[in-house]
Amino acid sequence: MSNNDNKVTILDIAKRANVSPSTVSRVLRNSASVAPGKREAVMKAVAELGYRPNIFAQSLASGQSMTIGVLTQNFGSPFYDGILEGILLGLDGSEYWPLFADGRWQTEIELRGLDFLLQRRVDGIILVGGQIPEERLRKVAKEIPVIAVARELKTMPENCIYLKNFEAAYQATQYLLEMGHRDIAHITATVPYLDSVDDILQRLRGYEQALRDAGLEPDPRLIVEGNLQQQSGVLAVEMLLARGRPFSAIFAANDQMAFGARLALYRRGIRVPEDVSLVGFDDESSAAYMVPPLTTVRQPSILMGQEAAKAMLALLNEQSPKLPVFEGELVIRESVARQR
Amino acid sequence: MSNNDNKVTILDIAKRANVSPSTVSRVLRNSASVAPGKREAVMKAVAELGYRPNIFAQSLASGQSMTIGVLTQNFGSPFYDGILEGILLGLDGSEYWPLFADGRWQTEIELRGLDFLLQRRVDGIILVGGQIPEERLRKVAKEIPVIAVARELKTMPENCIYLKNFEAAYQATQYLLEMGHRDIAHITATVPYLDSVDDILQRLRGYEQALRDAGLEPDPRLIVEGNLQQQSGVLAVEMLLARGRPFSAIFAANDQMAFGARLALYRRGIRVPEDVSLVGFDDESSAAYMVPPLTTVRQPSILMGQEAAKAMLALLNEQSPKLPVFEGELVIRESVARQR
DNA sequence: GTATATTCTGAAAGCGTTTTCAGTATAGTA
DNA sequence: TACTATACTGAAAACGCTTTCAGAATATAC
Repeated sequence: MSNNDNKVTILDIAKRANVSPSTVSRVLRNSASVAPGKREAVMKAVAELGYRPNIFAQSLASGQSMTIGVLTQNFGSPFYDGILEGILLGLDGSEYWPLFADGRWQTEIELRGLDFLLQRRVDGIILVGGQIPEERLRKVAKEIPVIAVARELKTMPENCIYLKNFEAAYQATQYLLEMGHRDIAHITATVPYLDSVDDILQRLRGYEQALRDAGLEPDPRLIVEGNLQQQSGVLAVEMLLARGRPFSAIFAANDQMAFGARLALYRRGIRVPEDVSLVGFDDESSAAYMVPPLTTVRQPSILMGQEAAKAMLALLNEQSPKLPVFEGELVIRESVARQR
Repeated sequence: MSNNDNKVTILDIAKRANVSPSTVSRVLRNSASVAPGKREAVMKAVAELGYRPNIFAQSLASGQSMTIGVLTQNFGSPFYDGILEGILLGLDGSEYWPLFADGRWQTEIELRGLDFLLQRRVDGIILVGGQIPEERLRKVAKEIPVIAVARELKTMPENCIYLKNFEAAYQATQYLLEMGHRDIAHITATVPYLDSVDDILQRLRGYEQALRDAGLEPDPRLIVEGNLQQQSGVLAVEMLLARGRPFSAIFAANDQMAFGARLALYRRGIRVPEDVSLVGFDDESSAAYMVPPLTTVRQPSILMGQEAAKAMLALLNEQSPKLPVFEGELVIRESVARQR
């Protein structure tokens, strides 16, 4: 059945089926009609010989790699991994396969990854987060389709799948306000080698706006900066406490920092939510298992990945898909209490 | 500098450098000595024209894809993602690149993934967990190097990188024993479509043996089964509580289930570690941020991935690497208390 | 019945490399 | 000086497919 020393080529099939190689190729790719009899003969020969097309020859001849490049930022970070999972899911069943590269939030490494993908002649690129200059991306987009997930490209908005970060953060803050909180701290972030990732910045803006709309002026002493990792969440709380400015709630720009904050609070004997309420962002899978379960903004990462894959497939198919914009959904669990 | 419509071929370089295509290839691959002058001329032309070799042509002609297949089980699960990250790291700097496939713990999907990788003519395969029959794997191994991480292959042990699960679980249980616990529950797991993953089974065995060596007979009422996900950890605790058999400690076969268990305990008002002690397995990155921080067995996932990649590279280089066997390291944090 | 489409088909020309083969210089040896 | 290694080099043959081209066979229209 399956012949492992795959030396079976299209020529063998042709010979066996008594047709020309061209005909074999035609039935295999379905690129032109072939007489039913010959078609069958080819199929039979293919099955009998356990033929597998050589993908390099195919790619070389056709100019397509049947591969789409995915440039991510952090293997192992829950939110991004969710997107990757979604991409994998969305590509499943198509002829395309993803090729991953990890940029580790370092522009230089990212650029290298991009080059690598290009060199491997991917047919399209899906960007997951990241900070490659848009100018560079536009160049790439001239050659092959580009889709960005979880990143908003100013100059090519129609190719982006993202969440309305501003609105979602606004909503989260508003919820805290409604629960009677007035002194709400915010843990934002800067990532190394860049001032600030845009979506994180949008969350900060949303937070500030909600405050203002409630007649409160954002207090710089209540805003502290992490790096999206858990540890920075604990540091952030330490910092906040050290500043001495009282607060009754914390809104963290992502769940991981919220977890860190939660631990720091625990260490200080500050109860959540009785003493301090906590809200995160992402709703990564462990948020529901924090103690107490974390109230957070859900980003549908898997879905976003799937949509990105679907859009890419459409683009590759010469269609122009309409990309969805996602709204964050506030998932209310148990980490927020009413402030008396 | 970089010419994006990459129509520059080796012929263009040849023409420009006034040499034959063969010579260009020789300097590019360093496969034979070339007169210094010509070598330079070639390099210059390459730089000027922004030449990038066409990888398909290369692969077709050389028979190598410079790609190594990685068959994983669960994108998005912390431990496995750590391994992937390690593989990526370990391959960095080499000419090889990973091609990922996700088996989702379903043999059928796994097999398809394997076929896919083979069809893409990967030069080697790294298995991450999984349950593909060894017989099939041996066939593959006859053609190309195969390395398994986090899985112990009975018939080809010299190709495996794994942790001594039995010993590690024994050690964890022993620690609980030393802390005065006598009634120690264990959350084990079965994964769908298979009786039991071997390493999880080894952990169960280690737990049982430690008990026996301490003169305690394992009590089936204290052993409960999950599926490695968090939710199953909460169910496990519910089950345990429902059975009415008292216990003062829980050893979970992985961290995720430990997190679930921790939440269930919280819900019931049972304190950790004052009322019940908790030990996990894996030391995934969030373990240190559980409340209280989780005592657990560390599996050096990133390192394991790196070692796998290094071993693969060695194999590809005709060497026969000696694979390390990892010992689990008990990381003592704050989820275990002495039992009076 | 002829004229015109339409459907099939094989030959052959790529696709862009690597690698073998057969030299031609050049250096080293006696 | 003649002779043999050695260092370089280019022509040309793969590698295994896709696709164009043009012709043959068949169907459709008048």
